[in-house]
Amino acid sequence: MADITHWADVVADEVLKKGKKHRVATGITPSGHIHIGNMREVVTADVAYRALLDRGAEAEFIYIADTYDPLRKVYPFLDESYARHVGKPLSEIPCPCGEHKSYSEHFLEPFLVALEHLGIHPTVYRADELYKKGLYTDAIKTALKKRDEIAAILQKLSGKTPADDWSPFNPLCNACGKINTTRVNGYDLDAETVDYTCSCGDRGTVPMKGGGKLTWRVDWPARWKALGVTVEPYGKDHASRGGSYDTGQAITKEIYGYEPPFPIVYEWIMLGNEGAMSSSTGVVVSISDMLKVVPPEVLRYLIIRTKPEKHIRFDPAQPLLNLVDEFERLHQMDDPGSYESRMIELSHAAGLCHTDIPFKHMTTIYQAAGGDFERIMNIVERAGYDTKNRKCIKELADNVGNWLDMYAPTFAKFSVRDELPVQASSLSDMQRTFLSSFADILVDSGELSGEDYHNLVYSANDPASELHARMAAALGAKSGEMKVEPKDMFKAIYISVLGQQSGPKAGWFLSSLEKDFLIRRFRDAAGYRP
RNA sequence: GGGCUCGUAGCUCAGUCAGGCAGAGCGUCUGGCUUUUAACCAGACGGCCUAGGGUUCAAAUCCCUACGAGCCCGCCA
Repeated sequence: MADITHWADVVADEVLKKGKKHRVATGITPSGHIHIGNMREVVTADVAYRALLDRGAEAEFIYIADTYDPLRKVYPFLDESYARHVGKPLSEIPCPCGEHKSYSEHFLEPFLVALEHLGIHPTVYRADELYKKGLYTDAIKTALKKRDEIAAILQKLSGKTPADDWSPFNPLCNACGKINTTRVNGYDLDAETVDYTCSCGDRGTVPMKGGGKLTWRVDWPARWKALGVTVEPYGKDHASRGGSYDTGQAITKEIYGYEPPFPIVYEWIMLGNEGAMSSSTGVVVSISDMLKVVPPEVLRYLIIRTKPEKHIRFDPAQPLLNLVDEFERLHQMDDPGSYESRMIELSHAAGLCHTDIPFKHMTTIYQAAGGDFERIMNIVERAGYDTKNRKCIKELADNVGNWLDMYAPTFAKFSVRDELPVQASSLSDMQRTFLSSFADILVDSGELSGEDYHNLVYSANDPASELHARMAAALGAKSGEMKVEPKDMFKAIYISVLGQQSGPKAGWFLSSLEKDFLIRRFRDAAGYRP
């Protein structure tokens, strides 16, 4: 297809038909670690926002943290002491680590930091502050007045009949601090107060300002109007018929007289083959973990390359390498106006830090250097890469190191063994002879480059070479008649250094190791007969 | 039971809105790079577009049905 329009631009075009001024909103409840799945919502919104700006729209981007939602249960990552906080708004619960202002800030703060890294800069609102400031007061009054109409909408669209004592407003109990245990008994529109009884036995009166919260199905449409939201992505959990977008759409039109925002429904992110990512099942990769491992652009790219309504299969092990590879390749293409370059634009995050070293290559450099940064720099320099941007190389090396620690499959890992690997006992006579002759030559030679090592290994099969001659002499064979398989020689090297049959490109790999070490190791291996 | 979304090469996905020759990357294979296993370059292989029906001069694309996957319908992001 010659002309592919990125989905974000399609969305922008669609949205622009409705007007030039837009406010893109997104909201996540900080009830637990905010993971890659949640990130899809924010990145989706950000990309739509950027596309709107690029098309000349007057656009804003806001993020509402639902800090006023009650804690639903004691999550697996919480200790039992949190049982008494179940039902209280997240903003009113103590922080699990004691270092943040509240429970919600504990989870929100790292998320906001991650947003910065991802180049996402929304205006951040906290729901508890909005309620306490009175932003929702009008909406609360309307909702209380039109309680029956709202109940009828919910009944009609979702098929569920709200209980007789149902109210769109959930008061916050003065005594126990819970928000989901109270019942509304009455209200005073002039005084802006609501009367309640609580299952804890308390009864009293709370202000509409900060004394409670609209139930979710009403809170959402009320927020659209109060904040002027015109575009909002949301997970498919809200998207089914009778779901909260459906009822919200009706409530905002019929109760609040406001047009619902343009919907962008997005699918879940599946983790490897463990299923959908979700905090409650514990199938979670947190954003900060991911940022330890890959640059933010790659994370954005992961989300941007797939249309929102398709699910994304995400696997932080081997497939992550392919993703990075693909991104790096894309990055090198320079074809302005193409679909590919549009994706690069949309992947753009905060302060670009670029090196020309591929992630994949760094995984071998890193391991050859045993993770030591000075040695990494030496290898990088010898390999001919640009070493001016030391900080970026350090970032890349850190990412790679974390990836190797956290996610790398075993076949991608190797380590230079401190002791001669026992596998050396399986070496053939030919291989042993090769290793010892190879070591002898190393003793007499100066510094060898990667290519020198490479050629030296192959020279074993060249009758005119010194290596070949030495091997023939040692084996008592005639020079021209000895047949040497380079493949087996490579194996001998890998076995004696790594204890495995294969490894990274032999030439530069050997050149990244100390020559004295190689001589010693090859001689040990050649003579190893347990 | 009702609903939403998805199903395209071995894998990950574009292309479906607006019908017009079936696409990309990865993997695999072959060749090249002075002889490389996990660098690089070139090429090839690879498809009943989940299945069946319908509309059309023409369908991966639109309509209906079935199957498969995931999720929602419990006021629970």
